[in-house]
Amino acid sequence: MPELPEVEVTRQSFADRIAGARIVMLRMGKALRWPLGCAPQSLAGRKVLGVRRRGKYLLLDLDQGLLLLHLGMSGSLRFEPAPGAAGKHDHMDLQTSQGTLRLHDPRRFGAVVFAESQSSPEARKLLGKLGVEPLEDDFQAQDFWKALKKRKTVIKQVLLGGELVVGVGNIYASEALFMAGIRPTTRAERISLARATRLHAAIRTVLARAVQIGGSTLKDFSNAQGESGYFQLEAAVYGRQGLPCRICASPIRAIRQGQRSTFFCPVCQKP
DNA sequence: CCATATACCTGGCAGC
DNA sequence: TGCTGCCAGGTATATG
Repeated sequence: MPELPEVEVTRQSFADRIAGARIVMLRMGKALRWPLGCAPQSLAGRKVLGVRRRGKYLLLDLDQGLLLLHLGMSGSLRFEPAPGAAGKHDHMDLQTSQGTLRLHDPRRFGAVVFAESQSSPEARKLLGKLGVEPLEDDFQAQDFWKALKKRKTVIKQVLLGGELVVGVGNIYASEALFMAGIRPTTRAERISLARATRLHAAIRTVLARAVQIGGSTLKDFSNAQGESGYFQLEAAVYGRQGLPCRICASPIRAIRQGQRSTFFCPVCQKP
């Protein structure tokens, strides 16, 4: 479900409320993508220090170790003082002294993994190859361009790969490329410094705006308080196949890249 | 090493 | 109504 904005909005919606809480118990339901990596009851009594985000992962820092959470394609979190009975797709309840963090994930591509530290093998396996954070200062246009020059793959795939820059998923990849005027099928190595600079800015703008209005591009997204910002941000191209481009009115095209849908304007976006 | 395909899993929807 | 096939926000892993 979630790309960087949705994960970040989720984080912001419960980080302050869970910080300082003591874990009462952890209940795991049906298997998620990976096993937890420790006995759930072993976490009882530990303290939640805070919640950080790395790419699309949420990191719950504990006084000893940390929990890595990923929402996969269909996951969402809720944090409530007194949640009702767990439903069919509620696969984790982290009950704490300040409320229960519940993972709802129908497709179960999500994950909850315990790691002793951020540099432990379990953590490095998941976080080790992640690229730079797009909204941080160390995401620089010049570096981005240099890295693009080393990639022969088409630019859309490079963005989705997350080894160069994290957080851009299937929707925001199409949106950012539209904003930058770059055809998704363009090979990364052929993108000029000027265009890479535009793409760099587009990625930041698209993601930052989505965070600002509450991660609302997605149809069924809601934050950990259950608030949704339904479609406040309208997609320029994603899901708009055949509809007129908002800039030039040409029909938006849909293609498949790496088994995923890509949308673009054939006129506004140059190869 | 690089680029691409596959696998994981469930639900919603279009079409018949 | 019920069935079938396709599609969906991600990404580690296998394969060429």
